[in-house]
Amino acid sequence: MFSKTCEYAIRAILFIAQKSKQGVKVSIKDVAKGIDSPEFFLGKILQELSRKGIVKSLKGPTGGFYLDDESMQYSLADVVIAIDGDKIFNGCGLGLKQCSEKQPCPIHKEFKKIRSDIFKLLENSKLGEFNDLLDKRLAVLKR
Amino acid sequence: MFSKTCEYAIRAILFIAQKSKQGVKVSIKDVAKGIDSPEFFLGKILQELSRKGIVKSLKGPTGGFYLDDESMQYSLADVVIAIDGDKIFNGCGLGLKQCSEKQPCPIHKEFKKIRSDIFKLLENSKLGEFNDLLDKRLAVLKR
DNA sequence: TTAATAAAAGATATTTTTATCTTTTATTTT
DNA sequence: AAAATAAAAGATAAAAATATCTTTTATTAA
Ligand code: FES
Ligand code: FES
Repeated sequence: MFSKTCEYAIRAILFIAQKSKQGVKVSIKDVAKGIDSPEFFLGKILQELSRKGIVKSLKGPTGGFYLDDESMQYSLADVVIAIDGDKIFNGCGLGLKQCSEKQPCPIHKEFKKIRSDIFKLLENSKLGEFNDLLDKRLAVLKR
Repeated sequence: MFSKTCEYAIRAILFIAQKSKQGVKVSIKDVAKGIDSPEFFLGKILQELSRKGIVKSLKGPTGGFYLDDESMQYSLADVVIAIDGDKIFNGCGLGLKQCSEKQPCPIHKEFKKIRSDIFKLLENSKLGEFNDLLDKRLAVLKR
């Protein structure tokens, strides 16, 4: 579904969101441990998300990654688009160069519905809204 | 969503299904042209589908690939599983080692629904059922 | 103002996916 | 039987994704 990069990105940002709510910034190393991802690779991913303004960062001691109230309002769809692009939301399920109503692939109609469901799910999931779930350990970011 | 390999596989098998219904076997080259895929790469894919019994093949002049009535009953889900495995149907959307009800990832509930919708769509699509659509050019396999 | 910390940036390496080319085997037609 | 055809099999190559390591820059604390 998503690239590995994107999976790490989502888990990382939810981890950072949770910590930010508690008012603490986290280092790459902390996040990597928190979501069980390769540290240096994650560094690159967070760098990219930072460039795109989805996550905030500060260098130096007491520095790290965090989300401000504004960033908290981004959705998972924003993260996915930042990393994997919008292919999953607009692309043809059978790999035709572009999805088209006029010349649809055989599964166009059904696939369109699914794409749209995925988009809705992600678009309606704001980064901040999983904090409680995670705090209560009703959901996890690693295992 | 699917790997490129899998996209080619699905388009190829629907192409072969259509031709088979008309009673003709098709060569790799014909299929490659029919779905606009790299010929040699497609060869490998059909080889694999043939090994797994989803498509039939015969060597030599008048040979080629075809689907018999039995193969026509396979579903798109069978093709996807043969090529990409069942990760898309069972795997965790955020890349946790395995999906779990007990220790779900934050989007588990919604993602499970989507996975299931995808499975239903593919499982309910038998290879033979697109022939008419393709004959009438209400759907295409290349563009 | 120096040392320590942590992200940013850049370079390199590994693995997987995608693609291509060559040789062999099976089958058919002449 | 020989020539032609087409898939199977095997080898190799190119590109993309994933992962790691090193150097630089910004910031803080001592
Ligand atoms: S054309 Fe394939 S999904 Fe729209
Ligand atoms: S645990 Fe992630 S989808 Fe089930």
